[in-house]
Amino acid sequence: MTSGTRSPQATTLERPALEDARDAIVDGIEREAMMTVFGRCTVDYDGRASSQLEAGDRHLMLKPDGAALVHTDEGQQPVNWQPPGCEHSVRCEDGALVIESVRSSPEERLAVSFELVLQVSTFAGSDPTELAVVGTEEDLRQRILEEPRLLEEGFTPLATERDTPAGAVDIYGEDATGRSVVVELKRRRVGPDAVSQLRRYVDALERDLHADASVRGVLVAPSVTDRADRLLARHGLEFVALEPTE
Amino acid sequence: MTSGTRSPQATTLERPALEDARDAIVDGIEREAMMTVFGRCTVDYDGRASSQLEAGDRHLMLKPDGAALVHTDEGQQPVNWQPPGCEHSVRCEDGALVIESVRSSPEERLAVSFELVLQVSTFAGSDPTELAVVGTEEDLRQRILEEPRLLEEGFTPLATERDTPAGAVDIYGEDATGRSVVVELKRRRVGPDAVSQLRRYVDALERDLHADASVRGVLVAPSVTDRADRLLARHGLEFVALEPTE
DNA sequence: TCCTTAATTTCGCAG
DNA sequence: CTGCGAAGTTAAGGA
Repeated sequence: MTSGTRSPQATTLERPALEDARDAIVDGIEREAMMTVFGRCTVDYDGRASSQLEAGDRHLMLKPDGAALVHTDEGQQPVNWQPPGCEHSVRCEDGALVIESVRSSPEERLAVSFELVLQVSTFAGSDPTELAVVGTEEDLRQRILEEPRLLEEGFTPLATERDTPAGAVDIYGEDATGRSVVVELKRRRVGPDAVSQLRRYVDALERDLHADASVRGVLVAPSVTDRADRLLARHGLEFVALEPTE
Repeated sequence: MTSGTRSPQATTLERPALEDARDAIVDGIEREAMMTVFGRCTVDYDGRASSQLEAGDRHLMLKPDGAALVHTDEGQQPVNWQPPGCEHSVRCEDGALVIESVRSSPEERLAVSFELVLQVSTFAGSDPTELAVVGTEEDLRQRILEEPRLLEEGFTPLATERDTPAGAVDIYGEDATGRSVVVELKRRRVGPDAVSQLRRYVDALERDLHADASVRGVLVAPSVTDRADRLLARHGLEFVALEPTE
């Protein structure tokens, strides 16, 4: 985290006066610490959309990269937030501690106004590691590239991310008879949207090759919904069941 | 929040022994409090995918609804998480404080193992309010339903969420000449995916009406990308520029 | 429960 | 910077 190799630190203020809370947060912003504030607050957001929250008890997290998160005790998602790249600022105003996170492009403003602060914490530490995830669409692609007959006997991959006027195709190749094949990969069960996407690529490629030879479209995923299955059939597209790993 | 109308509370342990941290968390889970733990930890996830994080300083939030969030000092998104509906559990093991959040359907497990705990906090309060957001696709729909000529002079909405074999159409109606119109709404600038979606609905509806009369497809959004614009033209679809509010 | 789509989606990558 | 599509997407609404 921000402090590099320094040993991790945490400081806490319990039930601080609003001015003391303000000073601690000003200091934390200066030191590029991660901070949390818990207390009774209202929240106003205005930007890509706009929203308002009346007084309630919530948990605010401020990150040194400019992100801000307002959490209640329910839900995985914050009830309000601001992405990284914002400027945090603090002030006391009309008996409230007002914390604002603002950015431009797009112009957005999040204001959390605390009438009561129960806790202010600052955290500093280091996180040198990277997250490694297994089971992604990329794993599925690697699986097919290493063993093309998982798609079908005689399939030969020719390119990945092949560009078409409709976007990049996951895998482009040829079947045993030399016919062009567009492969769309999904790491999990797919619905109609994935079929539309594949159809768009097949259409674009046929037009691109301006050939009479039609292009095969193959959707690779663990499974499909009924409606997606019917759409596949309607558009003459194919499906191969395959998981990203195993 | 959980404690209903009780006045909000926050308690803090600084640099607790792992056993004291464990006892505080067990108590917090029992009391259905929201809790946070900051310290040096490893994180393991296994479920829809799987991931691992080596030792680093991170902030864990446990919610009484079963959600768990692991944050570093960067990014709006947690580096690891678990959705609501999990069971949290705590134990000390091999000199570490191990906090597990587990759910079934799908079978998923998140384990955060702290070798050092700098702070444990518990929060209780109430959040009686609901978030009201303005500027959504629903707002755009209302705008057109209340003033159909924003789409075009003579347009008459006949149904919203009209079902087709390809899914539900945002707005279905007729133009001044009585021709069927499918309207797809987007609250912001759209790319090729929205065009595919609209085309899918138009195709499905033409087939549904099994009529020779072709169906018009109109995409309503603040703007379109170049590629989306070309796709619209290629498929004989139309575009109307409109914002969700104003 | 699954299906379908919106979202202040966020995130990452490429042009 | 915008465009484009993946994501352990999450969340909501309906069947």
